[in-house]
Amino acid sequence: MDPHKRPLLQNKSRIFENCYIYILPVALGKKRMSLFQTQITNGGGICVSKLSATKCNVTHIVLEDSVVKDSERCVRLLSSINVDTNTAVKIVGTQWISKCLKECVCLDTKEFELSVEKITDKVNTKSNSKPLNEDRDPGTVKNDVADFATCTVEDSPPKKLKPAVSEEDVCLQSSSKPRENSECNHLVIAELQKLANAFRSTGDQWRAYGYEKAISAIKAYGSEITSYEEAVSIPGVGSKIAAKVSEFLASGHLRKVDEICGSERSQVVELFTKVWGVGPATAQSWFQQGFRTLEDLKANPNLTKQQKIGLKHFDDIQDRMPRQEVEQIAAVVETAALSIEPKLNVELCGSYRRGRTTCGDVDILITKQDNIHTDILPCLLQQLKESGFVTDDLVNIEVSRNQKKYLGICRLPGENQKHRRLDIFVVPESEYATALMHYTGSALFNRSIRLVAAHKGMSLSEHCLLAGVVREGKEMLNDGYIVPTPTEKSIFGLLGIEYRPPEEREHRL
DNA sequence: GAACAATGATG
DNA sequence: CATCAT
DNA sequence: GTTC
Ligand SMILES: Cc1cn([C@H]2C[C@H](O)[C@@H](COP(=O)(O)OP(=O)(O)OP(=O)(O)O)O2)c(=O)[nH]c1=O
Ligand SMILES: [Mg+2]
Repeated sequence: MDPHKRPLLQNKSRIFENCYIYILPVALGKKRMSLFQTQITNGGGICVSKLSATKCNVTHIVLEDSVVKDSERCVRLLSSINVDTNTAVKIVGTQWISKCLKECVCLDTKEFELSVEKITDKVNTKSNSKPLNEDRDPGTVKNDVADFATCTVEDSPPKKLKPAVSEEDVCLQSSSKPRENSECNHLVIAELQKLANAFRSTGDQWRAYGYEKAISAIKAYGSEITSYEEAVSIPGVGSKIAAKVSEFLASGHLRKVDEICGSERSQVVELFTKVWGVGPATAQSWFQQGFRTLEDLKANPNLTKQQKIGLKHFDDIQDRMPRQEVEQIAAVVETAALSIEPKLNVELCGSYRRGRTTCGDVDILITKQDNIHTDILPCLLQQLKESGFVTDDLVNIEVSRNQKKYLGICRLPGENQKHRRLDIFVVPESEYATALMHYTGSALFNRSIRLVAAHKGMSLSEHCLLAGVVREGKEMLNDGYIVPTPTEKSIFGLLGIEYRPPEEREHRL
């Protein structure tokens, strides 16, 4: 072959040389997608099918033109897909490809580009506070597909019960982002959640973890998923779950759900694990021993104290409570705490602090000055029990042992009040920020931020942030050293992560 | 094929 | 130690 | 389950 014979064609076919191009499969039909892909490949470029969390050598991200115009939507989509807007990635519309092909040049005109400035601009100027979607059907005792208000906080920002130790977490009015979470996404999520629950209750924790991450990613995803391609493009959603999304899109149904969740074994085991104190091991053991219903369990002689309590309050505990009730419960605890020691700082954490419209329990963080040595928890609990507020203990509360964690059950005074789960944590001032982070969650958020820490030779717990940690697999080979963390912001900073207010910690990092 | 967070309480 | 919890 |  004489290369000189075809110089034109050569040139023409190399217009995308050195281009690593990712096409966002949103608002793009399958055929148009693959058309672009072959065009790019023929042009010497490389199509990336999935953005990797770490090494993105991607040079261009192509969006459908209508998407590029809606820069607000761009922000949502790109951020949910972990695009680092600080890198030199060119974000362009599909027109760019067309024009490049037409002119046989790899042009890089700004007219196609969505500049980073534009993005951050939009983010900052945007201040929508939309009403929260509260969509909970009271009466669903079964599959606990928890409510999910797409974290828009408008009514009650995390209210400090008492100002003291810190300040950065007081004024978190910052409007968070997307609403308009889609109808269909929710339906798929409900199905996937069934599978996640089933896997967890049989002890398949890693499979369940995979599902949870994917579910969380889809919830955080900005728009309606319409294809397999779009689904796999979401980090955390792999081929298997994307196929399930696709199947659901086509049929409104997942065969896997029938297959897995349909069996008596699965249903019973799942029911049992909903009892507080019952996990996969006991649930399955009980099933094998022939137990089938909660009634059966009451006749089971091997129930632990915790499980008896869990059984007694089974229905109430399944339920989630409105924010206002959380506030009422917290007020009771705060009053009692301050009567013991007025210098205590009492603060609501958990899903309440993240702005959720309903909460599964009440998480209260009490910070005490380092010079206070009174056993706070025993005193506090004695009071709360004498007043009849706390009705059951899920952990033994003992004097002398300087206990920090209380798990129990309480009920507000008055008629028709349900029993609610109550968690109280008492920590010294020096651990305030890490404890606040921990108990604010979410659990997935904690796990992902701790993963970041680990990869930086650090370790984050509710007690402290350690640096200089050397690991060999799981084992920590040394003790590292404690890095002072006066505020939540300082923790983010030390980990090299941009600060996120509680409302934006619903999903993983 | 390995890793997937880190810790406390119970028995 | 396994189990269950946050 | 997904990611590296
Ligand atoms: C369950 C769990 C919680 N946590 C932290 C983060 C949670 O936000 C915090 C409180 O735990 P939870 O009260 O179990 O969770 P939550 O408050 O976020 O949600 P819910 O409305 O159902 O109560 O503890 C972990 O770090 N790891 C875990 O496995
Ligand atoms: Mg909670």
